[in-house]
Amino acid sequence: MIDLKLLQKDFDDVSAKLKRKGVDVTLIENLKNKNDELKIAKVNFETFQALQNSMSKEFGAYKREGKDITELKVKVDANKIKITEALDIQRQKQEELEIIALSIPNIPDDSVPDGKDENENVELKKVLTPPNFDFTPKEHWELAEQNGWIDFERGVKLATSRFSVSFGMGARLERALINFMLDFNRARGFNEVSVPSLVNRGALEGTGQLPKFENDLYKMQDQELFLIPTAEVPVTNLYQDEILTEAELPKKMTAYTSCFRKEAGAAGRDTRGMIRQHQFHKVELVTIANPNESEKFFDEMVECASDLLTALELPHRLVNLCTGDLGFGAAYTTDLEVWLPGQNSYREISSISNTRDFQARRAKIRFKDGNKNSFVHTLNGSSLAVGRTLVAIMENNQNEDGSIDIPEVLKPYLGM
RNA sequence: GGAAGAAUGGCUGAGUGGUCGAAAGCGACGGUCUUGAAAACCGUUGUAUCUCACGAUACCCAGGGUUCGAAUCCCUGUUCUUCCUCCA
Repeated sequence: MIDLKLLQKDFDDVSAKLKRKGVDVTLIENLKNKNDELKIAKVNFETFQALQNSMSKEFGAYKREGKDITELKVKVDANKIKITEALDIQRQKQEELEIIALSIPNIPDDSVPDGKDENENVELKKVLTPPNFDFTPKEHWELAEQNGWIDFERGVKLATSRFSVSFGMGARLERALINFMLDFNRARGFNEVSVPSLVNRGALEGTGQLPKFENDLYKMQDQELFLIPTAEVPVTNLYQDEILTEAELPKKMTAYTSCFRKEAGAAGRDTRGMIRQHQFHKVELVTIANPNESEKFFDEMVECASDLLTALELPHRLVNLCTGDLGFGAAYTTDLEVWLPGQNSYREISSISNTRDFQARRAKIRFKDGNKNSFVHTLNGSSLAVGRTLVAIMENNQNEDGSIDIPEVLKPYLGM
């Protein structure tokens, strides 16, 4: 949630920045007006309530002294009606405010380039050189089927399209990757956590998936629970509604989970293969930081993910997301894109974001900042998406006969 | 799934209708004392919003209700504990 006080104080600046992200200015004006109206409604209610409280005290005194209370009772009853009315108005304003406030995205950082979609993201640097093949490299689904690693049809049989099944070395590689990543992250100070795959509405509101993106989520039928679209949701919300001590920061965490997404808006995109699945494995990094250190930890997380790709010998590049591609909660994001020879292009394999206090404000994650309480900064990023990493290994390490070389760092995890 | 009980501040735990944002203890922080520390003693110590400030309002699991007045009474829900049942 954006800072309403900041909006109040620097309306022009805030609305100009949000406009860059495509937010309708009238919506922001609306928010500001609602906030003003809410304040007035609150003061109004509190005035009546204060009167009620003092009259109630008087009432008690009258009774004790045996005075006649009929006249006072008339006044009290009249005031009560006003309280009810004032409270109704206040609640209504509050509700209206929240609907708008929760649907407004984070303010993009000044460093975020303007742009309407992913094509206008800015490349920051390339790491490792894409391999040269003296044959035409195959796409991963061909390789996966040829090696018997992944069965796309049986996934569909069990569930629906965009589900797949891994067999043998395919399944073992997934597991090896997960373990490798978690160990790698742990060596860099990220504490491993294992979290629920189902979360409630409050958690999803905290990190910003709700109320706006309910269509992308799988929801339980008989309970208000949702399958997590990313481990970011349970891990960040671990500290929801808490006031941490300064010494507890940073909280650096890593978690492996399955992720579930409806991919509602992606019909027709990446229909073949395992680039875009309804269920996929991911190892996630989350840092909860003191605001004055969040930039530093952001860089650290980007480096961690990039080094992981380097360790796996996978060519990749870093891109700075433009306003049009920037996620709802992010102030700025760096994507890591891995080279896929089969597609002859770089594809997203990790996305690292600093949400600053946007999620902290929603999830009420604070820390003792001297003698006051301040919101923390939350950062999240994929260590790597496991499925896409497997795809990248297949395509980059393929031989002409379709066999695939296993990256050295994974061999110990495969008993090789 | 069945039965009973519980939910209060960082923690433990008092509080059955008014002066309770809430006793007490512990912890934490500051101070006195000390060469330093411990002990002892004194003080401070929940959150949010409005206000320049004084102060005001709200919050004792959540939501309703009764009442002039609710931490306290009533209803609903949630969670937890114990016992039984079941079970990876």
